[in-house]
Amino acid sequence: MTTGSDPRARRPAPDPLWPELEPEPARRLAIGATRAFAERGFHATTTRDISERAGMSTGGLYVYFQSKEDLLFQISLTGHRRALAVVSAAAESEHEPVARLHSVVRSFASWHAENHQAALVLQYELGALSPEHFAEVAKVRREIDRVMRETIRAGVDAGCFDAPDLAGAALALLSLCIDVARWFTVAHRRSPEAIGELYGDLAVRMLRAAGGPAAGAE
Amino acid sequence: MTTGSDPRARRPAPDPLWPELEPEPARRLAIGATRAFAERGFHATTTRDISERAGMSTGGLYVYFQSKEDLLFQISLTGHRRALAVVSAAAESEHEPVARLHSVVRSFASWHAENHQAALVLQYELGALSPEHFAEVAKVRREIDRVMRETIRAGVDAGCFDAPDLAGAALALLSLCIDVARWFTVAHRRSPEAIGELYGDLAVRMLRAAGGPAAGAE
DNA sequence: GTCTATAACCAGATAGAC
DNA sequence: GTCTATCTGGTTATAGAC
Repeated sequence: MTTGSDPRARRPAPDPLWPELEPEPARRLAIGATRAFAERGFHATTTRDISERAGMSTGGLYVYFQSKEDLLFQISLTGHRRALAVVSAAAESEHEPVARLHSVVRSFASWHAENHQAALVLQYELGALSPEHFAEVAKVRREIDRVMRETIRAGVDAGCFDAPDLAGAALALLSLCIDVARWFTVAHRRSPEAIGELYGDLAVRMLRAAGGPAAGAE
Repeated sequence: MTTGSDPRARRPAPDPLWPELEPEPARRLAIGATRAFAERGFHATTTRDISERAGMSTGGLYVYFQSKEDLLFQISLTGHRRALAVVSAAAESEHEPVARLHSVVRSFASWHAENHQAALVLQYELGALSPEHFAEVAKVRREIDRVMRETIRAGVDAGCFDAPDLAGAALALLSLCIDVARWFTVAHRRSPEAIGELYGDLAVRMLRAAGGPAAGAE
């Protein structure tokens, strides 16, 4: 559970991200760097390690990226935009508030499981970004927050959710999904989809109004 | 929220841990190292930085600790034992299952807010421990898991909780509390106690049986 | 574009004076 | 016990051959 999983035991994700990143050596570097950062952390990862995973020497890295930090920034920005696209699509795919919340939480949680290596880098290496790069990434993060808050607000307005502290509920739900990246490993017995369903159910239970239209409907 | 807080902006915790650690210079080193590890991460922290915070030179550190990793281990083990003591006391303080769950979640969440710097080190630097030291710490973590699972099981047996996936619910609740350490800063507008109350309420809502004795009682 | 070699620097840890 | 000085090894990044 939160315990048994030794972070040092993480294995490479089966499905690497960034199919669109060009040219091809830059993509290999981004994939290798994501895995290395996820396994060892940004500061403990050497440029040699990244280059070797991409099948080139240290010097080659600097043809495609300005620095190790720049490589982290490209990974972080691309990943955050992907995460935003996933929750936005989930929010727009459903109109009924309970179904919409379920969809948003399910998507965000399963995305963090499916892409746990990239997510680990996005969520836990923010402090390694330069102030300018952090500011860029923070813009995308605020958009994600906004989607979650508006999803909850729609349910409250419709009377199916009861959330005395709306911002607190949004914070808790985002936090719950984000932390999946910390404890999930490919060895985990639940599939990313199953985690999404579990978390979507828990989110609806957490917010449903006691006497409202959705009570007990789950 | 999960966004606005720049990890680089963390300030020292007002109430440092380990009042019992002896001798006094070792305690100063542990306090300084905890703050440094929380602010910059283990690998990005230098022994010079730690020593300066404790008001001594680099060489002095090695009088009290075998290595930088040993210092991390002492911090991690002590902190994990404290966290276990907190949840155990919370579980034993209440007998009624709903109140017990509320108490356990409230205590664990507010502990992670109150001691957010130490908690950040405990939860996110496990990968920097040696395999032997990690194994030692993992024992304590398994005990914390056990307390949470038994707390939920008591409510399910009594009929006031509805948890189709008991292990999943325990995982989610522990995860929720642990992630407080990631987003909480001393600048956060909610107090650690308020976060504990919010999370305790959310946990009860998440698990209460639809038609059971505790439904709508919150 | 990719390699090898190296520059310039900084880390953790130790030795020995006081 | 604490300090200063230093050793050894590893770091990011660059220069120049091919």
